[in-house]
Amino acid sequence: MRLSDVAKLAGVSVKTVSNVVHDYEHVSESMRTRVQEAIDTLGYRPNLTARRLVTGRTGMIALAIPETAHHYFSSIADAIVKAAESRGYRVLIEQTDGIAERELAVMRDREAGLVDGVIFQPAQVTSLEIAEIRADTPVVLLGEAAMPLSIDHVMIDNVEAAKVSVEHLLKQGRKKIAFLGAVENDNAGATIRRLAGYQYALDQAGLFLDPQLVLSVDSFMAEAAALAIRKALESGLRFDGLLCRDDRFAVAALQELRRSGIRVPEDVAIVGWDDSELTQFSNPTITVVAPAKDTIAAMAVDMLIERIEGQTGVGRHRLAPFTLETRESAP
Amino acid sequence: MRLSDVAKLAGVSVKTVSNVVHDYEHVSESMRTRVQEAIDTLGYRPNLTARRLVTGRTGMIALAIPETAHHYFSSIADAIVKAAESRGYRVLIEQTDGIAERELAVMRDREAGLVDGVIFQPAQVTSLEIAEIRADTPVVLLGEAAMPLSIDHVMIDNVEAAKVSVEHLLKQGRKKIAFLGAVENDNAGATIRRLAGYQYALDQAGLFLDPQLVLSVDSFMAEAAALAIRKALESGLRFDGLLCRDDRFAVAALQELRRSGIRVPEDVAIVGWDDSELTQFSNPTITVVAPAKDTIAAMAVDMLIERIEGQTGVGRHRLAPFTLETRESAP
DNA sequence: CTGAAAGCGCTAACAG
DNA sequence: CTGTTAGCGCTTTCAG
Repeated sequence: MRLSDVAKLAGVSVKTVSNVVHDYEHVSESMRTRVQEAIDTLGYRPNLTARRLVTGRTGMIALAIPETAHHYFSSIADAIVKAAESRGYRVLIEQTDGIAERELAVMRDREAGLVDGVIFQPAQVTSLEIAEIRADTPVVLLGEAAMPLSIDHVMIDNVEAAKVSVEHLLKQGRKKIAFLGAVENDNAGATIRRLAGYQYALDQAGLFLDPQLVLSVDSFMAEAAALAIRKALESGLRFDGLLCRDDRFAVAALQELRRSGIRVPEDVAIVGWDDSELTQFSNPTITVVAPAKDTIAAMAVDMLIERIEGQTGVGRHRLAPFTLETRESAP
Repeated sequence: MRLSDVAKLAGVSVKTVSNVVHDYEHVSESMRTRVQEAIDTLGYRPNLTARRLVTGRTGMIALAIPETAHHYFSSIADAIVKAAESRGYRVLIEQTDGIAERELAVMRDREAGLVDGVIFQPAQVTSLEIAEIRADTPVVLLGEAAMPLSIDHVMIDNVEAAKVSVEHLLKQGRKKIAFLGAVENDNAGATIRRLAGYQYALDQAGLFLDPQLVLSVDSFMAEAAALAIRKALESGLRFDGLLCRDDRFAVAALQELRRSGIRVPEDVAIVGWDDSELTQFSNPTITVVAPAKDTIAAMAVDMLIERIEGQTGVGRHRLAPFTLETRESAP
């Protein structure tokens, strides 16, 4: 059942039917109702594929995230889907699993005409590689990748957020503040920025950074963070404040500390990062850096659509706001 | 840069290029390399939209879930994306927000040729409505909707799972076991089945079901569950076991009980449902009914693909396994 | 084993 | 205000 079938039934040309379908204004009222009736009786729906082939636009954008089941990313996805929807776009969510090859594959979807543009939270791929492959694909980067000047980018001020977090801990009288989550193989650069803010706040308070207090974690899994905490405790390391690179690390740390009989927040105050659901339902609840997800989503979608619509020029670099959500773990 | 451009550069016809692109076997080796070179130098990528228009297949399936940011659904999405991928399909994730109209809209995507079929976890739409609209759209239902015989369906045995959960609590000597989550406006039917299993286990143990112990919740939000617990406690209701319809309800209940100075599991043992991340990082960790998500995903994708490939006949009704994951809240 | 040609269903000039 | 028509880029008979 095609446009021409409707046209035949209504006794008009395809162009007229098309006009009605597209709410083109210069169509007589009687014509419109007649065509609409034919559409309804036939139950006609325009074929999007055919429309795409001729217009060259799909009305879809791809969102590439490392992990769908991570609450921060699924919240971001939710926000982006809503933002895109309100602007007439749909979102194809792609999970990269943090694998470089799959991250690059997302760009090819654009080349294959599957989507008009890509919003991309890289974990592995360096921005240099993105810049190379990008060619003319509209792309907006999310997160803290070392940004090449050529690509649009949305992030929160990680240095500042880490600084604010550490200052919050210092204000409570914490003296030995550790950083959990110098993730190995993290190309995205978040760790470095957060560490920088951590160090900066310590410096300002006249404290020196003890490298032992910077705990490495060898993956983004909770188990890895728990292991790091356990090893630190076993080695005799003690601290009274803990800034975590990630909420998952925070809940894992909380659990591990508790197993060792260390009380939170009495003995150790914890600050997490992302404001995922986990931190609202943990016991105690966890103070977190909370990126303004809706703002991030809106900025990313807006910039992407501008690029899709032909905007050229150097990459724009936008900062979205964040807040420190104070909860029980560091009141 | 089209197929014909490659053909021109290689000095062959489009058909030959197409053969190479599709790894058609009857192509001479020399021809193949010659064409491949042309493809490489031009950086040619087949246009998926055009391919779709002619083949009529998109290679995509839609997954409609109520809420992307709910850990259970995002885990299911993850599993389905992986299952689909291994079978050569991609997944368009759609969030319905549990709104009936949007649930039905997903079906129209198929009609518009956006996807070849739909995997659908209904929250509002009754299966009757689905059966009506379905027409010839390949659909597989997830979850506990009252299933119309005409549509394929995957679920776990909710009655049995609830029964096993209650039996587990009874084995621990719990006598007054409450059920949290008789959700109002839940068309999906999960509540009814879980309640049935709850009642069945009580009956078998010679206990009678106290209607007061069945706590209503007026939405799927955690706050609603917390409110229900608070009201129950304020009214003087006491219980020593709690089966929750949903993990979110379980963590909310845990938090609320703790606020009232009630200890878990000493005073009240809790069992959650879904095995979402929340229950692994709560304090105490929560015993849950854990549906086998990978199996559910594999079954759903397999059945859907069979339908897409033309399988007809009455709806098939498959049960996926589940386990009771014993954690601290009900050891 | 390779080439020519006819569409897939829709859009958008361009006429009328 | 409405109709005709030429593609969008690819697949796929059907010949050769």
